[in-house]
Amino acid sequence: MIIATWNVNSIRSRMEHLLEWLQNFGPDVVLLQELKCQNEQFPAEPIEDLGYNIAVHGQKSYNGVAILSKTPIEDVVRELPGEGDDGSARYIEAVTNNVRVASVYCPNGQDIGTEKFAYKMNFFDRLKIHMESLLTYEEKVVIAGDYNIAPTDDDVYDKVKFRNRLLTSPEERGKYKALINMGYIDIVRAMNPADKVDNTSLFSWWDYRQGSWDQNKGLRIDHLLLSPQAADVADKCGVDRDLRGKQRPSDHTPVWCQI
DNA sequence: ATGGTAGGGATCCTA
Repeated sequence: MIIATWNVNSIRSRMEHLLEWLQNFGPDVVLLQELKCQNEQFPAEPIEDLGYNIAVHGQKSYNGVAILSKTPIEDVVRELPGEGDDGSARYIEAVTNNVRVASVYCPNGQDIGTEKFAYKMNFFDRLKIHMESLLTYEEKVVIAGDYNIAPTDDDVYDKVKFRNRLLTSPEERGKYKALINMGYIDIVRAMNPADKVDNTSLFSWWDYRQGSWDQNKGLRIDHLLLSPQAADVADKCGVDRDLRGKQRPSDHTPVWCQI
């Protein structure tokens, strides 16, 4: 089965691209972020017509995450347990086809040192606690989404420019590394060692501004983190750059793996 | 240091 993650930057603005991609690529599970709509505004019908079940955690204007799956979606969880709901729809988890999957939209953080940056750090602490608990079940788990962190200098187009900036600071990278050190596998990087691939081919996000896409000035900030049990049976992965080159694209492109 | 582009939805906020 193929599990893909994609930050669509507004589901309603991206329907044409999404439907075309579902039809042509046909991933079994799709983890979406930045829906920017409420549950009742989610355009479910055309997606269901392509054979997908849907679980949505929407929010007006901001955030919003969803799970699409060709197999039934069970045991849906719509927030990170423990801390209570702060109103941000950034997490949805469920079991489908014997795999526990989650779509996560980690906070951007605005600027280092701001209140929003502190919120981002706290979100990662909460995420870590939850992901740690999931490991104890020894299941196939795939937690994927927009982590808003470029894990290393290999994941940015200019490591000098991005020294200690938002998305690349040591504090942010430490939070990401903590997830990896617990035992989760960044499957795209694991299958594409930095010294053996063209790292720019793994970028998942390009700023809308200053012609970033045309100059391939991108970052790798969308990740699929797999439990050992999932990574053991993973055999393929990829980045669908094509969608970033379309008319009126999302600023992110889909990333996927096959298990 | 600033501002550049996009989306939502309200005349600004978030990214």
